Amino acid sequence: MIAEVAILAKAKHIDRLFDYAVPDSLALVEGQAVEVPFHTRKAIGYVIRLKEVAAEPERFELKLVERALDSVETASLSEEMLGLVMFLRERYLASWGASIQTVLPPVTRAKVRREYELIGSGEGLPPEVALLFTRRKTVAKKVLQERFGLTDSQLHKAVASGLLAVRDRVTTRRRRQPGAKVEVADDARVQAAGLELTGEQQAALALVLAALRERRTRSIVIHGVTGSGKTEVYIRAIHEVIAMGRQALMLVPEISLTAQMTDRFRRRFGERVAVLHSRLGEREKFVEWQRILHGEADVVIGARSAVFAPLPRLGIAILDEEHESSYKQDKEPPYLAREVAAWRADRRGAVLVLGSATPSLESMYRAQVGRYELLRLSRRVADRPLAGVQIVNMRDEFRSGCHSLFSRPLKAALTGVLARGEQAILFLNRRGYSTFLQCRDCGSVVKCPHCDITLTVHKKAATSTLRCHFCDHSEALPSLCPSCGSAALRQFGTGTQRVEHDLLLEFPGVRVIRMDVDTTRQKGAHERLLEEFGRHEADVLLGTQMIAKGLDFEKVSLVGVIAADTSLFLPDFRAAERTFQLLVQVAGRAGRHQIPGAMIVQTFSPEHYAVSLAARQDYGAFYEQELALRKSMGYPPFTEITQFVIANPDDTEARDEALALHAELKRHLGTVAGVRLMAPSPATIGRLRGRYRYQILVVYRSFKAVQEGLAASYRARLSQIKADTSITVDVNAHGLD
DNA sequence: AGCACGCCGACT
DNA sequence: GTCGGCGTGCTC
Repeated sequence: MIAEVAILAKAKHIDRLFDYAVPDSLALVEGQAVEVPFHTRKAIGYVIRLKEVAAEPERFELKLVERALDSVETASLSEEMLGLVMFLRERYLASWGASIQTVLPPVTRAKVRREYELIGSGEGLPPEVALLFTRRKTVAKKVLQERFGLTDSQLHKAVASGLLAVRDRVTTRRRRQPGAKVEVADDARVQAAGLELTGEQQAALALVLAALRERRTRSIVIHGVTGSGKTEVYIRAIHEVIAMGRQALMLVPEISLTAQMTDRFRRRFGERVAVLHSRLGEREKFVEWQRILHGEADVVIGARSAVFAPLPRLGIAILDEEHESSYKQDKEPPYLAREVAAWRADRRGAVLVLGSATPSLESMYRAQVGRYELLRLSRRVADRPLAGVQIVNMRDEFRSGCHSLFSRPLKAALTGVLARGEQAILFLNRRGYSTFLQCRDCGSVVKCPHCDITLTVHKKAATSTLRCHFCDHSEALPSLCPSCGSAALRQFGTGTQRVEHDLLLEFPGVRVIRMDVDTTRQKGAHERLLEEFGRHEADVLLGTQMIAKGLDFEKVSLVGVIAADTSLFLPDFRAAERTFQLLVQVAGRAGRHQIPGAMIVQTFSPEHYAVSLAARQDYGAFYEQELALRKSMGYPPFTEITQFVIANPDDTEARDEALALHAELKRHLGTVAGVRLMAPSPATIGRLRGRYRYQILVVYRSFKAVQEGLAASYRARLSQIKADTSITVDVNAHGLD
């Protein structure tokens, strides 16, 4: 028997399978994790296929699979996981390594650790190293390198001269006993609490339940305005799923949502809930994953990556706020959680629920043409009105001599909120103090030395720094223009730090919590800030898009958008859709309880349909107008776009590789009907972290028709490129970069 | 990633 | 001559 094994080496270009002979004593199954000798070392691999005959028996002398790792040591790939690995490879052109690492996250896997053993007396080694070996039989490579400063070549020589021997050891994380019990909620009691469903909620629930009982895959879009009680519908449906002996997957877009949503689920489902998201520590992730793997959870709630949670009895997969861009992974493989969830639901005969106040154009279009079913929740719970929205034209404000960041209407509204002891949310989708620094003599703008990006001014206490939001670069704020030496440097563009600063000036004594990447970098900071705001320890919650959705605070009666145009004119066909969605979501944060809500939108583009229709919360009109535009331009959902990005520190080499890939794509796709292959062009950010970037776009109607051509071209070029060149591919690209 | 191989400059 | 620097290529 021969096993085709995928090796999880860190080198990306090892994207092929290796044949190994299977000793008769080993009973292997496909998906099994195995320990194999690989070149001069030991490696962990996964059996992808078992077969009778090796591919090229005359070319290679097959090595033997050393041993099979058992399930206590490391997770193997179940049949479904193996299917997911194949899906990621075919749909997103992912490598074996990236696919397996995505389906089986690092904490779940065994790793190979290199250790050294002393052979002779220790003579010839640095004395402190020799001393260490008198106390320990083996020492990890990491220790020898980091603590004793030994280099790769020194270690290698020590092995070659017989001083040391290499011992590669498989290390695994062991499962401790399950932790303390969570209090189990009494769901009947929750429903005594008088949580009556609205008529619309009941109708939605009835349809989902009917679909569940059919036990065949159905996809349902729930278009529910903010505050219409979608979550309660999800919870009731999940109860039914559990009663049927099946399992539920509940995805939410971001961590800020997870805490509130998690609490609610824990209260209703108790210890049968597992939580997965990227902010968990290694240990926590491992514990949750093991609980799921051992069938100790019926409900998994989490962010994007939770879509791979091993749930063999999946009955329902729910994506809340399904339009959110965080459902698209931004690194390899760039999967869309919605597509992965659909694949899994299809395989298990499960129900797929896509909920949103602003469904993506793709999903709504599918509902319109009958591929999905559509449910509407058009009214808020208890018939609370949606926030009344007022648009403020900032051009008029400027003309009337008001140069404040806060327009007169916003100032008046904030004053009222503070006077009444209520709370406000202020939204600006840009962090930092000022977004760029320009010289008024020569007109130049200070840019990052490594990227084609303007540097953002950040303030910390009294000092200002310039920072690049794309790489780690930061420098002191110059007092003279770096290109002409003039002193006429001026800061332009407003970020959240500046809003905070001006807010304190204009509203003395106001208590502000600022939430953006800069204030939430620490673990737990997110939750802490939201809890503080929830306890009314601040009057204003000011933040970037991380505060736009899902938050629910009783005393929030005002939502202010400082600048509605920040995302409107980005060079991306989805800019209008993103802006509309963001504004509607932000509006939904106000007036969710007893106090009615108001929203004030400051903008320089009051006439833009994304702004004006968001103010009216008219999804239908926006959908129609945007869809017509997309159709006329041949954009999604009428087509799909795949983007290749080619990067190299040298501009010419990057361009040459882009041309080579383009030629390859033309060769494979040139004769396929319904495909538009665009010529290479500089990417939106033409240089990033010191690397020049070119893009190639492929626009097509049917992925099936182009899959082979895309995969063949991409993989052919990947195997040819030099070490400092990279090609990345984004199938069904969501934003173009 | 790791390691071998090979090509070129510096030093015995 | 030979030691060693690290660019290049291979791993069933």
